[in-house]
Amino acid sequence: VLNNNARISEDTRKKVLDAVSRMGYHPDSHARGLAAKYTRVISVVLPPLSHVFADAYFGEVISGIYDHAQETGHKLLLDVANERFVREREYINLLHSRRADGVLFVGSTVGNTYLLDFLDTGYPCLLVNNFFEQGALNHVVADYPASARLAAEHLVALGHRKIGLIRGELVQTGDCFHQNFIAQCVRLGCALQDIPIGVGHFSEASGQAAAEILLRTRPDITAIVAGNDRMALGAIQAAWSMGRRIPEDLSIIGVDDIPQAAGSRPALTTVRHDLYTLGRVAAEGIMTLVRKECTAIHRVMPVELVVRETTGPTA
Amino acid sequence: VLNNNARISEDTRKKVLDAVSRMGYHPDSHARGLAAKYTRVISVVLPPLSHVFADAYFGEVISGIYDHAQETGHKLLLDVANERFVREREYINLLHSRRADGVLFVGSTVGNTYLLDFLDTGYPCLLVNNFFEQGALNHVVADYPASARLAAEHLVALGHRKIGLIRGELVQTGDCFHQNFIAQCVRLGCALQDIPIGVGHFSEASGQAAAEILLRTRPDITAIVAGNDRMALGAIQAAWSMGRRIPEDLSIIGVDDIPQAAGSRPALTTVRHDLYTLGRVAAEGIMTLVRKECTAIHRVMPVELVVRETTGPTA
DNA sequence: TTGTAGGCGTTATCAA
DNA sequence: TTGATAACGCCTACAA
Repeated sequence: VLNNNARISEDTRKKVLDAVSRMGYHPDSHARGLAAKYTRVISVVLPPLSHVFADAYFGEVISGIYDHAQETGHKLLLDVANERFVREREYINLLHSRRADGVLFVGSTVGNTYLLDFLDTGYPCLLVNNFFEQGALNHVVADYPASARLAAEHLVALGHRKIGLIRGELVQTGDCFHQNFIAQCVRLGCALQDIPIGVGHFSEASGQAAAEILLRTRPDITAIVAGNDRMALGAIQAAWSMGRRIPEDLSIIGVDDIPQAAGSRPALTTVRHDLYTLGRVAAEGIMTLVRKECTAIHRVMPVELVVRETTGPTA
Repeated sequence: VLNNNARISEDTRKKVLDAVSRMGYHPDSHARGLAAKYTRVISVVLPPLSHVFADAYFGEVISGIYDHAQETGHKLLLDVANERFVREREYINLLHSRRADGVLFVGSTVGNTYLLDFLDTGYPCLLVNNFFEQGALNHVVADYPASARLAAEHLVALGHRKIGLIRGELVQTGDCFHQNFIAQCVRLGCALQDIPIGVGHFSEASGQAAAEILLRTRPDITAIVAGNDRMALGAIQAAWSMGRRIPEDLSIIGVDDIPQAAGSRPALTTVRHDLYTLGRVAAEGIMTLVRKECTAIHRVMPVELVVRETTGPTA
């Protein structure tokens, strides 16, 4: 009755349903899991950053994943890829022990070689905004080459020729944006040495520090591109504290549009990677992998530029 | 051997361990769960807000919960208390079907009467910053009466006598802060009608809207207290757009200290509810409840005032 | 349309 | 110190 088998008479069905609600019966998830093929659980793995759940970037992705999972009757299990997780091969044990049907690896970190373990096994796993070795593994990513191009074209069109880039450290997405951004700037006529690079680790403080160095060593730059919204906010602080007005003296734009960046003062022009949708698509993808409806997912999500307060360089 | 039973000879232990690694054996979590008493899974339930995982408030709490759970070998299952969750009594099914050993309800919403279901059952559940019916259920909360007192004393000591409060809507924590704040202001010599109230729903936009109304109808107020950091940021926008300088013309302070508020410009004086620690303590609490080592948890976490840029009213 | 038996991979118990 | 066996509660298949 409970599994909606069609061969049950309406009469017994009623009786069973009645008894169920009367006695408060609920199927035991483990007994069910033991006998069934799937567990209807997806594991979400985040990088080992301190207070990573408080990061709006990951939060947006998780919200997207959650909403899709919920709509299709799946639960989410949380994990962080810390040292123990890697050492004990938790990422594979999760699937082997059938705690989860599939794993989503959100966010990229350079050197995640353990992911190679998934190449042999047929375990369902999907990387979310996580490039790995030229796409050897299934992934869903925002279009970083496109965002780099949009950012470069926007700034160059405004007249900027000397642009600082504050990129995030040790992540492939950062590498990808970095390389593409430089290439685009050069293509659009900037000199390579006029695109100085700073490195932060995605926090406001690191963005501020990187921007201070950038503005001190290259006071001639007229714009800064920051690899995420928080580093952009840090760059704003740095610029203010060094007496540069924004956006009149210095334009700052951010990558990964998040409400925070929109609400900042000045309102940041940003490349919008719709992280919520990215999460939804990833959740959908891992489920098709689980069901073996497809075997390869290499999907690139579109990107748009949201222009708020940016101006050209001071004459 | 695998369960570290002491009565095993060193010899067989080695042999078994060897075979295990050779054949890649992993215990099936469902079979184990079926036979064992506990599942070592804790469910975390968040309120049904849009993109709730992207909210730093909940993120901080989850980070604390996660870190403690991880240290004690527990997994976290995510849930959102949406309409279906309540209608189908998922909150109780989770435990009944033994998907989780215990549930943490994070964040408060007025009218969560379904939580009453936990009064009868002996199911382990713990409310986190979630007051319910005068503490009928186990809970761990930040000390909102204390934070209201700290905020009032700080502002009154600076000379403020007319203070706007922008509180969050429909949450008991907001009620609690609201009532205590008013009482404290009156105790410290303010007139009741000089503490006008605005209501937001925790977003920057709603804080901005509430602050605009407040500043238009009561231009005589010299300070604003906002129920969270984002509404405080909104209030800053509103004040700026209406030509008030901060903190010279108008002091703004926030509740629930989060890096974002610290990094804002001007840097907000805030009441620091250490949400990460709150999460850790909650995780610890639910586990003692699960193990039946205690039956009642009514814990109040200390609070501190972090003074950044606030000044007294303009003479 | 309904009842019954066997198996899923553990843990716990009892006998050897 | 070890090996054998009965639950655990569900699903599937087959028999009634």
